[in-house]
Amino acid sequence: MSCQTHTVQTLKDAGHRLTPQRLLILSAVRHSEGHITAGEILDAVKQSYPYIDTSTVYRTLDMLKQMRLVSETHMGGDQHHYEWVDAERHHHMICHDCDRVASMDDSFIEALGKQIMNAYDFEADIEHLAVFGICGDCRNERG
Amino acid sequence: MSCQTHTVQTLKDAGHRLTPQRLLILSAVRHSEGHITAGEILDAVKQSYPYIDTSTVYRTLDMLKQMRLVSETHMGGDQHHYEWVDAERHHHMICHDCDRVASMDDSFIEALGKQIMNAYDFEADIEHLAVFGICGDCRNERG
DNA sequence: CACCTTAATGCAACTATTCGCAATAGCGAG
DNA sequence: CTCGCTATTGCGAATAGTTGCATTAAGGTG
Repeated sequence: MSCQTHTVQTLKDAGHRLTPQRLLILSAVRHSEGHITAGEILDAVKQSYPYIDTSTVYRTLDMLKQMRLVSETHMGGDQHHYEWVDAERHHHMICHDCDRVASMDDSFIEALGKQIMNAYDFEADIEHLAVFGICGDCRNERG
Repeated sequence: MSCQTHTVQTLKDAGHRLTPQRLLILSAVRHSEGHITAGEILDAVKQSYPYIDTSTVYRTLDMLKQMRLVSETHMGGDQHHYEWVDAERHHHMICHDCDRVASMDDSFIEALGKQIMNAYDFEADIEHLAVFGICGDCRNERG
């Protein structure tokens, strides 16, 4: 059973219908290296199915977000980035100066979640966090 | 020297011009209890100066953000919230279920920043964080 | 396979926010 | 006080994303 089949089954189990549009969107997100924007998904799907509408892409992404199959992040630009959620949850550090993006292990955020739970009885659900700041290289350059 | 005077001086020192529009926007943000949206600022300013344009509000907010005088947060709705940055930095926890917003002390985030610095040599700059999740009340109701 | 329910689509209109540009107006210099 | 430089404004057009609604089609039932 391929990974795609597995996903399809997950959607069916949750009572969602399998439409060609959804399969194409799914495929676009799965085959992207790392992040992909809604616009890029739209373009990719249009290659095989030119009638696809923007709203369908956004609605499908909303559904996938709710099912925790993709995560959405605002990484500072003017559009959101979507990413397939795999076993290795991670977060991003984005440098204000050089715009480089680095990955951060989830353990830090997991720990934060536990602290928040202890202090406030609030079950934090941080799917994906984008932390802005200054990277070491840029800090050194500034002297 | 009032707080307003102080802010005005800060802007001048940074080489920004003092325009009536900016003073009105500044005042709107300062006099809001907690958060305010761009639309609310626009409405407030229009009371005294109806010609104010949306783009002026956004541009001024951008400037204030860069100067660290206001913070911008996306709290889940369809518009951003702006808040005057005062001595007491804090963050927010927003419940997915009941939409209630609670405040979180900055100490947790400050600690996270230090950990990130140690592990990645990245100086995180988390002005304001909105953490989504489930509050204790809603968790109990679910059983 | 034909039928039915209702989720999902495409479209068009709408909201929040951004951007280019010509006109305006702070504010420092003389 | 006037002049000039240029930051800032208002406008209009553009972009990302959302929403209402009539139409279509997935997929379960007989």
